[in-house]
Amino acid sequence: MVDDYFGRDAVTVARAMIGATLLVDGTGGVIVETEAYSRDDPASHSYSGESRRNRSMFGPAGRAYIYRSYGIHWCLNVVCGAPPGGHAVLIRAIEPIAGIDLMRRRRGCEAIDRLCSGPGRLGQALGIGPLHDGLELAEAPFSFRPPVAAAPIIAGPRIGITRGADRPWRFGLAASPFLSRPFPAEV
DNA sequence: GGTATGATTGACT
DNA sequence: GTCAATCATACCA
Repeated sequence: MVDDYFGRDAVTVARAMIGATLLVDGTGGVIVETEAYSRDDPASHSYSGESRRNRSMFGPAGRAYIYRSYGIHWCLNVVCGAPPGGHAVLIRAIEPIAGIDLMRRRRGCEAIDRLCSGPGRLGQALGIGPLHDGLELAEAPFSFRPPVAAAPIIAGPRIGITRGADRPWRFGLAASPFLSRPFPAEV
């Protein structure tokens, strides 16, 4: 089940995760924005091979890869693809559904459309930290449920990268108010 | 050994 | 629009 879903290539998994439900210790909601990163992708942390930081990316699919962004934020990825690995999907935005009050306190923010809209904000709202690195999404404290029905998906270039910027590997739930930023097509 | 860069965000002009 | 916060990693000497 886990391999059938997360064992596919990063782009396929990134699209398939739009509309899925993700909870961490009972906080979270519906995934509305993702980005794909692959082993031979200049923008990927795995591009230069395995290191201390990215070792989770080279482990089994279906586990979390957590990294520190700009020395400040914790960002959540899901490892995917087949061995030897190096592929992952960055979760960039979630529509808050569960544990909203707790997420507001963690974020120090009232606006619901800024609670989990952005990889750093999402990590803070869900209480993500280095202890989650390498954990299975199918087991506590995580809870992952694939989409019930097919979601209308929009694609565009990934955000905040310089190399590999031409790959349209950012995916979102069309017209969602909870995207971290609008897609070029809907500006 | 030193230094520049980044899958970001929030505050400020 | 600009810029600081803050640190692991990459790259160069």
